[in-house]
Amino acid sequence: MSAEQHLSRRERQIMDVLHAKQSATAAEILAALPDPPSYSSVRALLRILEDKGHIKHREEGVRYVYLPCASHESASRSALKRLVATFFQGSATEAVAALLDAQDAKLSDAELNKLQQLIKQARKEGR
Amino acid sequence: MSAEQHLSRRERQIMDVLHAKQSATAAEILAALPDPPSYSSVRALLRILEDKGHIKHREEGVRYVYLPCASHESASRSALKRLVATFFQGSATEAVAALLDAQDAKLSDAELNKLQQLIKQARKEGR
DNA sequence: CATGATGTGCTAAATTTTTAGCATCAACCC
DNA sequence: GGGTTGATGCTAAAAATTTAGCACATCATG
Repeated sequence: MSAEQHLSRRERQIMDVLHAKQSATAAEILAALPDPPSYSSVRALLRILEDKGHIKHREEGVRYVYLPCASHESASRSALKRLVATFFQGSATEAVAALLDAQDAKLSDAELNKLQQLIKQARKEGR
Repeated sequence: MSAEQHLSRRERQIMDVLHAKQSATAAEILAALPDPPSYSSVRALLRILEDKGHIKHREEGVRYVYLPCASHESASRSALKRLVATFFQGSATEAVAALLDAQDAKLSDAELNKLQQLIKQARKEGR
């Protein structure tokens, strides 16, 4: 948790790419980085992140495919928690409200239905 | 937007504190930082952030009270957008779902009601 | 089988970030 | 008034991050 706070700028950028893509090769990561550095740099960073235990890799044919150590679920959960704490004083409700009226969100009817069902379910479970 | 990506580790930590507290003095920020450095360091960082245009200050009696330049609303909106893009492939619905079943969220009935109303409203506006 | 393309590993250097130290100013209190 | 307290401004040094270069391995291919 506090480990997240210790990531350097590039490290965080790379983690973001990996979270978004779930897994990626060094070349793919390079392509996705803002202000892309050299390929070598990316690989150095990947080694560091792996040393620190934030990511791991599997060999896929010749190359390495990198992926975060934390599950996508737990990573997104803790990112959400942090954001809600930072911007919404910990109120998930407020965060949902903000999501709903984000201009570019434009949820479809189907999605709104889905949300209503989710709320119904939350009600049941809450009891 | 891409400016957010360029913040260094400490800069980001300080911005997070300021977003959470809305405004704070150097001493308050120091107190809220993880692995707190010296007071001087915090002040140096604050000067840098101000130079870069991320924060501003007003004089309050003797001391400075710092606050983010961006409105709380726009900052939280763009943070949400980034998180949703990174972890939920851009689907706000998925993000809401994750928020709803976060263990520590435990929304009350009142809050769930509020959410249902928000959805109703979103429906109306969508038409 | 030589060679070019595409990987990785490692290391050292450049750059950026982070830090602390010191000078200065204003307010407050004795 | 003089001194203490608690701010800020600036600068230089320390530490961390970021970068690129080079050596080497593997695979495909002409």
